[in-house]
Amino acid sequence: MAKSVKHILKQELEIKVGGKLWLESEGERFFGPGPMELLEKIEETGSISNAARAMNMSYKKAWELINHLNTQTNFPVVVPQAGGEKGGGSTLTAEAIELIEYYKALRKRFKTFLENETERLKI
Amino acid sequence: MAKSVKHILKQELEIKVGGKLWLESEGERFFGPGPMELLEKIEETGSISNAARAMNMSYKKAWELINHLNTQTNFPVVVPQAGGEKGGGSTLTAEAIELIEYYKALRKRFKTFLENETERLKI
DNA sequence: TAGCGTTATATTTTCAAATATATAACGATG
DNA sequence: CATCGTTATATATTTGAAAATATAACGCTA
Repeated sequence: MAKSVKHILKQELEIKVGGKLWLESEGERFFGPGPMELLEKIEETGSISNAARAMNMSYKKAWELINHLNTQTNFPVVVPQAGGEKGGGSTLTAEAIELIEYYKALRKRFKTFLENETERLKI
Repeated sequence: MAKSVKHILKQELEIKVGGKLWLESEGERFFGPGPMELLEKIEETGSISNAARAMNMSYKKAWELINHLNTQTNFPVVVPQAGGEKGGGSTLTAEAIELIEYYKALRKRFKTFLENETERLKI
């Protein structure tokens, strides 16, 4: 029989099992909620700087996340253009879109896991 | 068919799905890897201060973790004694032991989840 | 070719989280 | 009843991550 903690935790508190997921390589995280949101915002706004602004992240950090991410993939997932119409911008490759889709699916499975575990707290 | 990212990520890099789990109440985390290790160390060493030292954590932080944890449970999971033999110490209640057992089981299920997801990366 | 907002990069500054330090009360023990 | 190493708490200090700032190069456009 599985261990239960129902009688230990205060039932009136709405206690949940929470968590966080990421992709890591040699122990270093390179993709998670932050980069995920960043990719989406780049797609929406057309540039790394706009995306960073939109999510209250410094440009430097955003650039580093993207740069790191690009080193983990066979081809860059974000293609930068310095200069040009409107000063330039960045676009997502098809691979970035696939990565987003993958992460959404992964997140959904994780959500189910967390919900199951939260349910189990009440048993 | 599920989204695959095998062709996107560099295969030579040993990429894994990593993660972290915790218990939260009203959005605030009160139990995770840190408190878990702390409880185990308190059991081993007999006091909060020894436990903190053993895991290179400041006493203040250790005390706060334990204090916060005690507010989420029907009964304190750690019982402190200031003064007495050897200056005092802290002992775990049966509930703390059960919480440790629960977390170990949860962690095991999560490990399986992560391993499955890591396997899926190669498909 | 001047202007624009971007990418790319280095340097400085800020700030929150953590540690470090200090102090009082505790209670068994010799 | 002095000693000991705790718990409990407040305050000061450190420090490391993040943001802020600065600057150059880029390339389209007017």
